Amino acid sequence: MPELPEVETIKRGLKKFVLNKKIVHVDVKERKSFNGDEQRILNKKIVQIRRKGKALLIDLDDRQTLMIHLRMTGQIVYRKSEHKNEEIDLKESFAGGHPNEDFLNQMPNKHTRVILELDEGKIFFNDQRKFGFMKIMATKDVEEEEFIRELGPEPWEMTGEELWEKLQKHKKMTIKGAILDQKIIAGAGNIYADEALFLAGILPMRWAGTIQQKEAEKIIRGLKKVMEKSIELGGSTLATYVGADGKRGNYLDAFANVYHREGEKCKKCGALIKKTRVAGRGTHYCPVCQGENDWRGLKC
DNA sequence: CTAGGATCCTGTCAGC
DNA sequence: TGCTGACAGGATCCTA
Repeated sequence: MPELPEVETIKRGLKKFVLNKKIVHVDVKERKSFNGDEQRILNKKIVQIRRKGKALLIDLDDRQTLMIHLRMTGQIVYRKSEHKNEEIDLKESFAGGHPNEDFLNQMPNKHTRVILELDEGKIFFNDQRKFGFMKIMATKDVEEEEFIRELGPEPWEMTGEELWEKLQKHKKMTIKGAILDQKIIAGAGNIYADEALFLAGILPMRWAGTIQQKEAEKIIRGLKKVMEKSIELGGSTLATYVGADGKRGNYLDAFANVYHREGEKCKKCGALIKKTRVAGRGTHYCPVCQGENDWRGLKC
């Protein structure tokens, strides 16, 4: 589930804890989750942590890089020491990615796929559905890696005109499907696609070919705005996991206008938020703000 | 080439 | 309570 802001938040969080730490032991509990020979990263030092789209890149000395993609349910948990069912100290631990109780639970657990033991603390790669992975490669080969090589620009690196031009090559795709396509534009997933389209006032099921240049510009602006806000708020991390009201995993409520709000009132116009299926994904929108009536009946 | 659906996997939740 | 099917913050593979 993690999208660009969550991966960015993990990057920042991990940097605080593990930069210049050495990997002293690797425990691969699920082969599927680790691509490569783990011996190659043994006794290597973490010298840099980067992000490209939703991919996290941990650079080691010896010119090797550990790439991590969290896909749907991946999460990263760092613990400086074993904790004992007491209040978790944010100075001693960090967690980000797929938000669930595992942020607080004992590590490792049944979702733990890989453990990187450092000379100080441990990194746990947890992934309920096993879609995510870690992968070792030479740092110089990162740009050649297939997912990275095909990755489109992030919203900050792209103008509305550039997006519009790309959409002309995928006119029969829904605009939501196009935003979700990492080759067209990098970083958005199901939540931020819905939220950006709401901010842009554009119906998710419209064909990409019907999007005007000005609308493409609005989509870029919407993506930047919602992602920046999420990063500012701390993404889905341990620090934001327990809300002020004590409820869990509700940091989304701080910025979500439509996502997971079906049947609730639009914050702008009061109409009821609708949910449907677009590009094979649950899709939320405001029928009024996003102009459902303007497009109803048209093939859009 | 494009675009859509099935698929990888585990868990949860609504509805019967 | 127990079962069943739908669905899930992703991306690739297969098909037409």
